[in-house]
Amino acid sequence: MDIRQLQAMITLINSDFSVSAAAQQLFLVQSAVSQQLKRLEQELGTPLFVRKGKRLTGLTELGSQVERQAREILTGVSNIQLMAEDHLKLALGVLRIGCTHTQARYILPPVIRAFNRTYPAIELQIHQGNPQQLVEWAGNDRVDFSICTEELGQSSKLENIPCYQWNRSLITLPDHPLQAIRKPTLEDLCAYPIITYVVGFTGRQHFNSIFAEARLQPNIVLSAADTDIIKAYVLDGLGIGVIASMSYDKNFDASLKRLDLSHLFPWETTRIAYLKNKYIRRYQQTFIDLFMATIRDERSDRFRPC
Amino acid sequence: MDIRQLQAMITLINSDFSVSAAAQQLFLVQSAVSQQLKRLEQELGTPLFVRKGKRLTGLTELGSQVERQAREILTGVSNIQLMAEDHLKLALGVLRIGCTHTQARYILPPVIRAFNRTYPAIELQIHQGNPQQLVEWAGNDRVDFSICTEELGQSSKLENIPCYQWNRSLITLPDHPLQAIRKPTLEDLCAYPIITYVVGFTGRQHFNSIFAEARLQPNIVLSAADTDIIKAYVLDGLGIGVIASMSYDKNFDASLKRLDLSHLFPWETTRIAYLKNKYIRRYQQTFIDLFMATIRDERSDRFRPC
DNA sequence: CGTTCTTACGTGTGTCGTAACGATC
DNA sequence: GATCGTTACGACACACGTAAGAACG
Repeated sequence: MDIRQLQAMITLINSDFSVSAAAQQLFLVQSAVSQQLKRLEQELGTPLFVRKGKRLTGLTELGSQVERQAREILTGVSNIQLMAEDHLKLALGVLRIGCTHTQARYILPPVIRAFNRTYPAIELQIHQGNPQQLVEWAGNDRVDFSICTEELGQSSKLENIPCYQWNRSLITLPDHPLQAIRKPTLEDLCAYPIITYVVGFTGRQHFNSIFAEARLQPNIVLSAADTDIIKAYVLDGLGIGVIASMSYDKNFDASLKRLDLSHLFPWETTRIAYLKNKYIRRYQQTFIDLFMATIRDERSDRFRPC
Repeated sequence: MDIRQLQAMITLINSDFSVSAAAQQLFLVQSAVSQQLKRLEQELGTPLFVRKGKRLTGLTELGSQVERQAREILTGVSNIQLMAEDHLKLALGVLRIGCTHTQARYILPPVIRAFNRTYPAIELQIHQGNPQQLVEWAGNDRVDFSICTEELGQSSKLENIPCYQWNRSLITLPDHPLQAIRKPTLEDLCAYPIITYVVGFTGRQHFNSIFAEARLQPNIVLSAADTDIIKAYVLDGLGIGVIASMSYDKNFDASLKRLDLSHLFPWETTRIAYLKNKYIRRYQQTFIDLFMATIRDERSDRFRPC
């Protein structure tokens, strides 16, 4: 058995069973990958893939058993290489972070500034995606970490670190009547057209549940994947905004007034997740540490460390 | 990086850093192994081994990090092969059991009989050793399971299953005065020369502690690694024997009388241990199941399932 | 001086790429 | 007929074995 054979198998799976796509990923020609897969099956003496004619379409029962092991082996192999690089104190490399817009725009900037001061030679990549993609990317080692609020706790492939908790705020135009109320109720919110996140992002699921439990029907006029869109439409007068509190920046958003809503909604937990058993390089650990430190230092009513 | 390189590294470590011994293990010439090790180090760009001149003497710091990963990788690789063989329903192969004399002689026979009925084509190997060796063998994958009472719980490399609990019995010649007492005390035992196990075997450690706690000094005239020796000398009139209760066989040992001592000593737990993350083949699982079932069925005052 | 590891060199296996073929949409 | 996967074949690389050399006890 050969590591490259396992690599081929996993890349194939990650490319939806397209041999040519896998070959491209691996910088090989299709035939080479075909041969590797064939040899692997021959060596094990039984097919790993379900075939429809010549097309590969899925894994056999044994195939998925092998897949799990193969992934572990490949993380192990990659770990050895990372450990060696780390040991050489190679302070150059890439740090691939997967996150949502909210994290990239409102949480990460100070962390990244600090990180870049410490490791100026490390290339930082921010891969923006939705929570499902972030889970997939972390699981496939296409990013080193994923940072977001949804989903990360679920996957058994991932290790996760709870980082901070946040809740929601109301944003409105300055003269809005709701700003006169100290602690608005869910009913108060329902009286106005609401702009907030789409389902799957930034706690929208829990947002919905709270209204459902109260048997209320909020009037969502618009939902968006990121806060900037929400703000733009609130400014435009389309409705009131319900956003993650840490997305309000009093310097940039002076034209909008913020009102805390944490008495209405559950606190959400944002986590960093990475592939289980993956070796964390020194500079990656530094990133996590800086992230945590930044959270602690920026203690405010908009979010809290955990 | 290559699996064979990792294999070479681990075999080298397992052979006390003798390249030639490792080469023999791997059915290669020394130079081939030398080259593999060299290539591995070159590829990682930093030495893994501490050298004294040409001799390899140990691992560098990085080396031991890599060792851990490499072992995991190799178990993974072996797992894939085992899964494939299992899937082919190859009911032939080898089952390598490491155990002490006590297990081999007094516990395993009915299990092995039953197992052999189910899988007549599987070759059973019993590797007898002391508890330290058993841990080492299971950790190096030189045996599939180790079965014994001592040590197995400790090693972080091993997974262990508690199987049954046992305690000690006194054996004497039939006319011995102690047999007149229902529940002898530690003091009673101290009045006679005692024959029991050597330290490291079959609960001798706890045996010692009990006397030490009671501030008593037992008169150990002879200690042996296995029960047969103890019995022989008891028969010979050298002293009274303290043995694991399950080692008494009323058919064979009719010339010796047994007296339960479980009111004096702590119960010991015998465990099956195997390499963590190792894939357990179907017939191996069957063996474990049969072992457990046999214990349950043979319920007696001499040991109890747990 | 024997043992043990390393280095140099020739040979053979095996993997990759090119290219032609076969199948599928 | 265009895309995708397999098979055949040649070229090259690489790992093993032989053999000679170097360091250690």
